[in-house]
Formats: sequence, structure tokens, C-alpha cells
Amino acid sequence: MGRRSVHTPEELRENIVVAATELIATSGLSGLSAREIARRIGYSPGTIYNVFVNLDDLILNIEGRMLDDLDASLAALPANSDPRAHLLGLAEAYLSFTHQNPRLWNLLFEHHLPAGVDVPVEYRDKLNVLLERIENALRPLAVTDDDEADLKRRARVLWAGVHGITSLSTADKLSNITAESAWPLVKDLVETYLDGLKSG
Amino acid sequence: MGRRSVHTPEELRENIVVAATELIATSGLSGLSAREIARRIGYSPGTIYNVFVNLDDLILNIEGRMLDDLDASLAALPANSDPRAHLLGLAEAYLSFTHQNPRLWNLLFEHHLPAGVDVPVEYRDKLNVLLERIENALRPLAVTDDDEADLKRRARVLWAGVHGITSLSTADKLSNITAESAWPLVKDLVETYLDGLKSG
DNA sequence: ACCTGAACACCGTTCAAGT
DNA sequence: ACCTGAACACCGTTCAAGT
Repeated sequence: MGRRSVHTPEELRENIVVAATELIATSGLSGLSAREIARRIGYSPGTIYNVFVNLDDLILNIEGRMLDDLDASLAALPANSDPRAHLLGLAEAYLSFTHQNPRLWNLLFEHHLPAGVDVPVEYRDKLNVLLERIENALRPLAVTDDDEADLKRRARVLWAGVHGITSLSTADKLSNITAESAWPLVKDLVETYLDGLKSG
Repeated sequence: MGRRSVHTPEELRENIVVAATELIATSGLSGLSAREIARRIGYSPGTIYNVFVNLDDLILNIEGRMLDDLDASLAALPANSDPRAHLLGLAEAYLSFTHQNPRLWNLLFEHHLPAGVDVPVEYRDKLNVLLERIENALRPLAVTDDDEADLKRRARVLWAGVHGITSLSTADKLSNITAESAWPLVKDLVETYLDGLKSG
């Protein structure tokens, strides 16, 4: 026991994250356990607590990486001069990202910090960077008497609405209410909402 | 030990459900445990498994009751001849119901059956009864070339969209992205979506 | 310095045995 | 018939002790 140093601290940290990510990807949050991670990486359970303060800390780390990956996905999207097509493109890329690994994506919404503990600022920042992409895409569609607050609200409404459909789908609950897949629903929501902005 | 019969089977069942509901209402799904229920009702853990097949079965029972309560809430709404006002009234009543007990409401979306097991038919039926209310409210708004499939899709899109906002709010995650409360967002979504139906 | 593993306080679920 | 409680196979987290 003690002082093995077969892995650098960075390797150890990475191994823990990878093992945890695999467990969640396969079996969801309930499939995650510190002891199982330890077994998989060949260390004792205690070691995980030398690297992360607890499972919540580890989970927040994984969530942060996912938000970064999503942002990279959206950033890679080709420019589009038509605002409506641009927004639909964002929605499609978002949907596709979330379905790449549904259980992992669900983590963001299934995981709750203990009462009183709130999410780190960097995490909130990442969310707002994502929402700014939608604000920017929405800006060309604004009518004259709109202010910045309207724009922000609409970006949040649109995202949250799409999130509603998406999360039902990634959680396998959409099939309880319809045989349709998520995309036609998301498309209908985005298109109809944008139509409503024009006419409202 | 054995054969106490201080409670009828119905009482016992009800006591288990009440204790479980309290635990979830206070601490969410993670606060629920068969052993804690047993402690609270003064029986041994094994007894719970004489009444319910397992915790999932008990949870499904609680979820079913909630859907019935929600339906009763919506049924109690006064009639409204204006379709837009009617839909907004439904959305408001829905939002208010979900916020009466946020953690309990969240149960519906946080709880997952093991892979391969799907939700009982009665449960799906309850969901569809709820969605029919929205379909009916949406019907007067249909344009001439709409068919029943359009109506069904729109009811699901509208509900899922509202659900997106609502669930972020009941899960205490809305505050990560905005200082606004759920209602103005839900109102914006419903109004803009309905505007979009007219103009689309 | 790094890591272990026993310890503590929990879980869900089953089922032989008791009344 | 109804209920118990020990048993089995798990958890998260801590921390004294070992190298």
C-alpha cells in the first residue's frame, strides 16, 4: 500500500473521469459509484477522495466538459445568413449532440446538488455562453420596440422549450406520448415560435 | 413477530404511500428509502415488499396519483370561450400545480425504470388524457388544411415546451440562466407559439 | 507524499422462521 | 396469514496507518 505513483496525478484524474463517464453513459447516474470507479481504475475507493472532494465534485467536472463539447459543436457550425435557417441549424446540432450520448446528457438535469449548495460560477458562465449563441441568432429577428431583455427572455424560452422536447427524448419518455421522434417536434416548436415573433 | 394486524391491508398500503410521499416531498427521490419508510410507519423493511413489489412499483403508484390530481386540477378550471385565454389558463394551472410540490413533481422525470421495463399502460393513458385537454383547447385554433395529426403534434410540442421551462424551475435550475420566474417565460412561449399558428 | 483498507453509517431485497 | 429480522450484496466517505 501507499505511494505507487504508477500514474501521474493528471493521469489518475483523467482515469477517474473516463471511468465515471463510461459508467454514466452505460447506466445513467444510478450506475455511478465511487467503489466501482475504483475497481475499474485499479485503485482503492479512498483514492478518489484524494482527487475529487466527493462524487458531486466529480460529476460537476464531467458536466463542465460536456458543456464545453457542446459549445465546440455549435461553434463548428457553418455560418448562415438566413436567421431562421441559422436557428434551425443550431437546434438540429443541439438535438444531435444530446442524442450522441443520451444518458450522459441527462446527467445535467438528473443530478442535483445538496440543498443550499449552488453550482460553481464557471458552470453558470458556460450556460450563458451557450445562450448568447441563441441571442445572437435571434437578434436579426427583433422588431423595432424590442429591447435586450426581450431578446434574453426569448433565447431562454426557445432553449427551454427545445430542452423540454429533447430531455423527454433522451430520458426515453417521449415514446410515452407520441410515436414521432424529437426532431419534427423541435422543428415545429422553433418554426412556430419564430413565426409568432414576426406576427406578435 | 408476525401477524399484528393492527392495520388493515388498505391502511398499511396508505401509510406506506404517505410516508414515501413525504420523504420525496422533503428530500426528493434520493431521500426515499424502503428502510426509512419502514421506520416511519413502525414496520420492518420486509413488510413493504409484501405490499409493493419494489420501490419502483411504489413510485409508479405515487406518480399515478399525481397525474390524477393534476387532471382533477385542470378539470376544475372554469370554462372559457376564448381559446387563447383557455390555453393560457391551462398553462397557468399546470404551472401552479407543479409548483405546489416541486420535488414531488420532479419525480415524474427523475425516476427511471430499469432498462427494458416500460411504464404501465394505465400510466400512459393518464398522460394521454392530459394531452387531450390541450388538443381540445387547441382545436378551435386550427386552420383549414390541418388534420388531426397536426393537432396532436402541436399539443405535444406545446406541452413539452412548457414542461421544459417548468421542469427547470421545479428542479431549481432556472435560476442558473435567468432572474425571471417561470410564469413570464411560459406565457411568452404559449402566446408566441399561438401567434405563430395563426401566421404560419 | 501517496495510497490503502478497515470502519461507520447507510442502502434494496429476499426469505426462513416465528406467531 | 402476516410480519420479522438476519442475511447478502451493495453504497459514500473518512482517516489512521503503512510504504
